[in-house]
Amino acid sequence: MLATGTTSTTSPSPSTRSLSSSALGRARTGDVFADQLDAGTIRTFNSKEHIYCEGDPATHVYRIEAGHVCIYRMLPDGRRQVVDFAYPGDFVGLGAMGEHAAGAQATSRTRVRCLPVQALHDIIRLDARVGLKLYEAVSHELLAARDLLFTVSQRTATERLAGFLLSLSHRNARRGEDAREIVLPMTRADIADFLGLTIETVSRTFTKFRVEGLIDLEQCVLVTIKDASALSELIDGGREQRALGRTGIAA
Amino acid sequence: MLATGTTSTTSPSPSTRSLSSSALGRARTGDVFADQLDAGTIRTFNSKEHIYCEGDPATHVYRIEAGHVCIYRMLPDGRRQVVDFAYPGDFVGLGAMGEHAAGAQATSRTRVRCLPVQALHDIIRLDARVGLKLYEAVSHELLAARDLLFTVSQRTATERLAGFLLSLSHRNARRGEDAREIVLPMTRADIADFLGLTIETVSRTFTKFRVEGLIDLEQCVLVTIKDASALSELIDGGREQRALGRTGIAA
DNA sequence: TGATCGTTCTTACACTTTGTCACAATCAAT
DNA sequence: ATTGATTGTGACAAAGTGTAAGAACGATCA
Repeated sequence: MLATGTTSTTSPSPSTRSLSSSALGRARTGDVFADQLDAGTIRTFNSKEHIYCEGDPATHVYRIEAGHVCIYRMLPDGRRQVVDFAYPGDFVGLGAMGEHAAGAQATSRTRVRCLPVQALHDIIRLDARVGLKLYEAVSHELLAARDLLFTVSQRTATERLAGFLLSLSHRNARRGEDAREIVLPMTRADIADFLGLTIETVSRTFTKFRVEGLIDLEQCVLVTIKDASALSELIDGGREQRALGRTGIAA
Repeated sequence: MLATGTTSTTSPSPSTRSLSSSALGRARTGDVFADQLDAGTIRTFNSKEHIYCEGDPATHVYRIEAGHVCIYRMLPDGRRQVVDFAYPGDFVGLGAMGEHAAGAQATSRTRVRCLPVQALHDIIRLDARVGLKLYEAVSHELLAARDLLFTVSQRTATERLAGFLLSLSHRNARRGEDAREIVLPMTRADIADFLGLTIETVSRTFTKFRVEGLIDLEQCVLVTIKDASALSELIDGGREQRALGRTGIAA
């Protein structure tokens, strides 16, 4: 196998892993960059300000020190696809070759550390392992992107939102925070464009979960998970074993 | 910027680029592996046979010598997401860390060359540039995965199929073949699971294109593009400038 | 060569999910 | 308090789905 250190991230399950981590240029790279990071300059962005836009030359890689960032792409007619939400500690801007294929916008007041890509280049020249790490980091993002693809393409609105909430819950747990109390640092529109739904459907589904006693909702922004197992059963357990044709493999 | 050689692949346009290339572990890596490739063994698969399955240990990287391969993931209930179609010259199996997160199935009789991952490892140790190349290759796949995500998540059935056909047309052109005559080496089910549709919708949309004079269809497998510009206008030109709210950025 | 079987593809119809539109409610900031 | 943005909810429309039936195609075998 290719991995050296960052191997299989003991993801909860194929289904809940779906929405956990990802991002166009965003990854946990371990401590490879740790030494270099102090060299970078710090910049601060207000909510809705852009760290970079789609099409901008990819001059830097950024590590989020505080706040939250939304990575997205747009069509000229207004359709938008949020590709990832990045949290403190995450890198954004990785994987961009030449120019950014997606924009990065702060969803709350955000502080980032900027590392020139040229510096990355130099490090790789000196240490081949960094190139491998980089490869692994982007591979990880690729995995996450395909998870999201699967979710958006194959799952229902209910399944998508349940998976989204659980992935945020797992993220909390991973960071040593409360897995039941989820603060949503993004708007309904961001969630909708991430999951490939409309804000109305997101809103309705939130309400449905609340009515069914699966979650509590306070001020749109604070979600309390009351029945995690019911939520996770919603993800893939809802539908039973479909006709097994198509590929010819067992099931 | 990070890229060294494989920089921006002069993709036709953001919209048509959407479905062009991608794949979980599939990439054009230039000639980096060229020298090593002769070392690998050759294996042949019949249509529907698996090169590897989801969950298999990722022991090798494969280069397709002849035939076609479909990269996909499945849910236990039968839902399937085709992540990419790989053609001769493409690599499959890249980016898998530890075990394959997707399966690879031949859609026609296929000959592949197998390269042990360990060998890759060794090469990287010797030459840091290979690590960088690998990074770029996977970055490229990440880009493609996000293109597909966008397509599946935001576009209509008509747009998806039009984009799919055009991307195959461009692939032909890139390979010096006829851009108008497209042979589909995959089934309707494969296309459906790739685009996030049902086979019925794929079929209906093909018919619609035929009735509207955009394509000719012969034996389900041979598509002749009669009006490429009309097809490309279908992709993003269909809907006009939506309300520009949401992100607060200009357009 | 022709008949049969199985697979894949096409088409039609009823149905369901989600999107669209309109408006009320809430919240934050001026 | 007023404005503007965000969120929630309902009625309606539309796109796409699922089912089912039939047609086309290819493979096998006589």
